Amino acid sequence: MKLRQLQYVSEIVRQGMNITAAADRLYTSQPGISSQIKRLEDELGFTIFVRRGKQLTELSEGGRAMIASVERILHEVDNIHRIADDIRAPASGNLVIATTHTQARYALPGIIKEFSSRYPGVSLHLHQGTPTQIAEMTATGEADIGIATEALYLFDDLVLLPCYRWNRCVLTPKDHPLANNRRLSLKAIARYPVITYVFGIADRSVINRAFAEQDLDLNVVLTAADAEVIKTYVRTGLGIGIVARMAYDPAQDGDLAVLDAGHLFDPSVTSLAIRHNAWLRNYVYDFIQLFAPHLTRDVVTELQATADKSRQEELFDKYVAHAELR
Amino acid sequence: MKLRQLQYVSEIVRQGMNITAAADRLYTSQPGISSQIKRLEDELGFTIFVRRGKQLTELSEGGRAMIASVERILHEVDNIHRIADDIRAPASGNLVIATTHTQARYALPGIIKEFSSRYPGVSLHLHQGTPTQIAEMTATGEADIGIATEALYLFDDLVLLPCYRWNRCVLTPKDHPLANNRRLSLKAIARYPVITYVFGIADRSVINRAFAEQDLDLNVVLTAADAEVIKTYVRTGLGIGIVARMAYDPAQDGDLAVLDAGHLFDPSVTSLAIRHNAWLRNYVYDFIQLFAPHLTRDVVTELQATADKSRQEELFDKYVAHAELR
DNA sequence: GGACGTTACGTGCTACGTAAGGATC
DNA sequence: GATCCTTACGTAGCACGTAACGTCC
Repeated sequence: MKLRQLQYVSEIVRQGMNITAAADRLYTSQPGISSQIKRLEDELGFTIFVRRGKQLTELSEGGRAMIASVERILHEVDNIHRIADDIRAPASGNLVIATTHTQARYALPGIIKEFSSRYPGVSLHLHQGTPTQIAEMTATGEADIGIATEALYLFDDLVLLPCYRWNRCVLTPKDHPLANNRRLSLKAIARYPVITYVFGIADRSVINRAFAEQDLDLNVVLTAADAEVIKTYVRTGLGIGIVARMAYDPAQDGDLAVLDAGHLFDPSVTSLAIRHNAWLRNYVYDFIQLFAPHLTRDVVTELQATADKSRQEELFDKYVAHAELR
Repeated sequence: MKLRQLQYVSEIVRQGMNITAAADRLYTSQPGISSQIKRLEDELGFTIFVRRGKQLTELSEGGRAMIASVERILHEVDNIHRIADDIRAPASGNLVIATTHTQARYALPGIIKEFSSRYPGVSLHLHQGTPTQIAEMTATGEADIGIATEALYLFDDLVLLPCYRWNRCVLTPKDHPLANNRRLSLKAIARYPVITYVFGIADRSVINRAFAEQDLDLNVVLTAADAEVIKTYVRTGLGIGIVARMAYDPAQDGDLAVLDAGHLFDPSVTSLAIRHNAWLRNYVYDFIQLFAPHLTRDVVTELQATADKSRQEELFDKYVAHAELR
């Protein structure tokens, strides 16, 4: 058994049982892969792929049994390479961050600027997506870290770190009846059409829960995936916006009235996810601490080393208390 | 990077940084390993071992970082080989069971006889040890399964399966004042010197707890690791024995009086441990079900697939209810 | 001097690429 | 006929064994 062979198996599966595509992707020849698979099957004594004629159609029973092990092996090989890179060139490499528009637009710019000046040799890649996509990208190793307020708990092999707590504000046109309201109430909001986030983004359910608890009907006329879009429609007078407080930018949004809503809704927690068993390069620890100062290297290591999920949750709750409120 | 090279690294560490010993153990030449290590270090770009002169003294920082990944890779390679063996020859191979004297002597004989006749091609190996040693042997993969009533929870990557519940009996010489006691009480036991298990074996603490709860003093004159030794001293008249009920064998122990003590002590649960992420051969599932009929393949798979420790405990508790009382 | 690791070197295996052949849709 | 896998074959590289050579306790 060779690591190459396992890599071939993995890539063939990833390419939907297509050896040619796998060969292209791995910059090698198709017959090379073909013969290596055969060799591996001979060595193990069972066929990994089911063939219809010469075409591979699916994994055999044995193939299905072994594929999880294969993936774990390749993941660990990746870890070892990361360790090597880190020792060889601690200040250069890649950092792939999967995150939502909200984080990328409002929470990350300052951090990324600071990080880039500290690590000019590290190229940063921001992958945007829905929280579910973010969780998946992180779980598969496509991204080094994922940042979102939801859905990260969906994958068993992600470790969650609480970064900061945040709450919402209401945005209205300057001439709106609510614009000069001193202390906003849910009841007041309920009188007007509302524009806010779609479900699955930015912990939208917190908003609904608040209104439901007071038996108020929330009249949502439009939902969008990000605050910029929401603000645009608030400007057209379609309704008032409920967005994350950090999405209000005095410099650009001076034409809108902003009303704090921190007393109306439960704060949400934005978390950072890393893959369980992933070895993190030194600069990743630095990035994390820049983003959430209480997440020191020790804290991250502690959480990541905790196999017990319930203990992980305990620690998460403990460190939420240290998370800044924005 | 080659799997061979990783195997070399692992074996060198296991042999206390001795390349020669590793070469002997792996049936290869010492210079071969030496050069492969060098090659790997060149490829990764860092030294894995710290050398004093030519002697390897310890793992370098990078070596320490990578060794966990190396071990995980080798474990998964092992799993793949197991899968292959199972497909190639489903009814032959090895089954290593780490267990205590009590299990090996009283609980397992019937099971093993049945298993052996069902799988004549599988060679069974019983490794005896203390519960802690059993847990360790199972966690390192030295044993396929571990069976004990204690200590198995000590290792994070062991999954526990509840097998059966059991309780204790009191053994006395036939002419002992207690011999004809109809319904035994703790108070009655407390009047006589007692011989029972040492701590760390057979859930001894249950006995102490029962007496402590009634503010009774237990006069333990001798403790031993197994019931055979305890019975021997009971025969000499040194004291009365408290042993697992299953340790009383009417055929051999007819010279002793046996008094049930199930109403005096909490039942204990004997568990079976398997390694998390270990792929189990088919006959292992059969063995487990022979030993504990409620542990069907589905149940075992369910428990093993549960990464969440607290969920694992919930499931454990659920299946304890199905465990036979002996 | 004994234990241990490195260097040097020859050999046989094998991974991989190219080219051609065959199956399947 | 396009797509995809297998077979055939030559080559370059490398793992491994043997033997000889440092080096540290």
